[in-house]
Amino acid sequence: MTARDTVTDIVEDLKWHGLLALSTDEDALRKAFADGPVTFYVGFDPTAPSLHFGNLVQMMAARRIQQAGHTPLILVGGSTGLIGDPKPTAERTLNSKETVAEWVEKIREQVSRFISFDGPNAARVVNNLDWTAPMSAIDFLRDIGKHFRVGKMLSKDAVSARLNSEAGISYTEFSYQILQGLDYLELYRQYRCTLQTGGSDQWGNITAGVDLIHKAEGVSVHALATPLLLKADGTKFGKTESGTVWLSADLMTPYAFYQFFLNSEDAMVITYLKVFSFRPREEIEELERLTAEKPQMRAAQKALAEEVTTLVHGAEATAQVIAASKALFGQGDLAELDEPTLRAALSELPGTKVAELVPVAQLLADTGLVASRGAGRRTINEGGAYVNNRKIETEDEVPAKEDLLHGRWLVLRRGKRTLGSVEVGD
RNA sequence: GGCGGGUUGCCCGAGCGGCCAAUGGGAGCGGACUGUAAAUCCGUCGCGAAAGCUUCGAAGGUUCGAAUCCUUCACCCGCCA
Repeated sequence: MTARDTVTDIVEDLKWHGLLALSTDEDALRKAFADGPVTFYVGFDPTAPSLHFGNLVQMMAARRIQQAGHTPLILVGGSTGLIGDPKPTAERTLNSKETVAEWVEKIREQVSRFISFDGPNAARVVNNLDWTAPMSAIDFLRDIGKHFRVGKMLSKDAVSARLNSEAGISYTEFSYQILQGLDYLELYRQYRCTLQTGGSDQWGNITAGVDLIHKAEGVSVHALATPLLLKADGTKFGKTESGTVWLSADLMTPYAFYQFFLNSEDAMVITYLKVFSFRPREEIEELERLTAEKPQMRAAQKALAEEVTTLVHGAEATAQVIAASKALFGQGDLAELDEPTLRAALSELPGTKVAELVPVAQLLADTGLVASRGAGRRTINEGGAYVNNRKIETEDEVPAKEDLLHGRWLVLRRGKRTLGSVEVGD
C-alpha cells in the first residue's frame, strides 16, 4: 500500500457525505489534493450577529477538508458584508459600518468551534476589509475591474434573476462578485490559496475569483460548492416556523436547536446525518438500516440531533437538553418528576413568570407560544392547548392551584410539541 | 429630463365608491392518523371578551361613505432622450 492509498480521498469523501454539488475540474482538484496540502478558503459575510444553519454546512465541508490534511483560511467579510451579495428576490438593506464590524468579531469567535487552529495545518481567520479598505476606487477599477466583462457579470444567475425581477439591482450589489473575486486573488497572492469552497448559491461569485486569478496570474485554481440541503418536498431545509436556525445560543436556545434536528423527516435524516456526522461510515449505514426497519425509534434523528448540538453548543449543554427533552416528552406523569429535574427541563423552554394564576390564553401569549391572547383562545378552541399534558377545554380557563407542579410550575403546551414554562410566585 | 406601468394582509395575487377586515392560492398554526416523522383530510389564519379599533406605500382632500376618486410626496419597473 502506497502512502497515497492510506490517505482518504477527500473528494470521494465529500461526495459520500453529500457535500459536493459543483466543482471546477474534478480530476485537477483530486490531483491538487494528492500533491500536497492545499490552502483553501471559505467566506462568511457578517449579515447577522451569528452564523446560521447554512454556514454550518460550509463549516462541515471545511472541517472535513482540514481533517484530510489541508489548511483552511476562514474569511469573514468585513468589506463584502458592507456591500451585500445579491439575494434572488430583493435588494439588501445596508447595515452600518459599526454593526458590521461588531458582527465580524462575533463570527470570528464562533468559527473556532468547527475547525482547528493548532498543528501543521492550523486554520487562520482573515478579514477582507484588510485589503479592500486601503484600495482606492481608481486602483480597484484599473487593476481589478478591467478583468471583468460586463456581459459575463450580467449572465450570473444571481444578477440575471434580479434583472428579471421587479426589484432590479443596484450597482452596489452588482459589483459584489468583483469583490469576492478580489478576495480569492488576494488570498492566492498572500497564502497561495488555490481552492475556494462555498454554497452552490455562491457559485457565480466563487468562479468570478477563479476567472480573475486565471487572467491576473495565469494560474488555474479550484473551487467546489456544497449543495443546498432540502426537505423531502423540495423546499429548503434549515428554517423553522420562526425563521433561521442560528448557531448562537443567544438567538436560538440549544433546546430549540436540538429539537430542530430531532424532528428531521425520515426520508431525509440520513442525508442530513451524512452531512453533519463525523461517525464512521459503518455507523451511519447502521443508522440507515435502523431508520428503514424501525422508523418509530428515530435512532438516526437522535444521533443527528445529539451530534450536531454537541458540536455547536458543547457536550454539557447537549446533555441538558437531552435530559429536558426526555423529561418533557416522556410517558410518565409530569407530577412525578422531582423538582430539580423539572426546573432544569423548564429552564430550556421559553417561559414567563407571573405573580398569580391568569387565564391559559394569557399564559400562551406571555410565553410567546402564540402571538396574541386572541390566538391563544383560538388555539384552545382548536383543542391544541395543554397544561401539564391535560387538554384545556374552555377558552377562559384559569389553571387551579392544584395544577401547580411543586407548588409553582406549569408546563404549557401548544400542539404536539411546542412547550413553554410558567412560574407562579414572587 | 419625457412618457407609461406599479406599491394590497407573512408571500403571491384579486378587488377599482357602500354588500371589504378585504375573493383565491401558498406558507404558517391547530385537529384527526402516527412515532415529538412524511403524505392526506378537516379546521384556522389583523387586534380586541365584546362594543369596537387599526389595516390596502406616505400625507392631505372630495364624499353621508374610499383599498377603490383627486392632489402632493416617496420608492420600484419599463420605454424614449
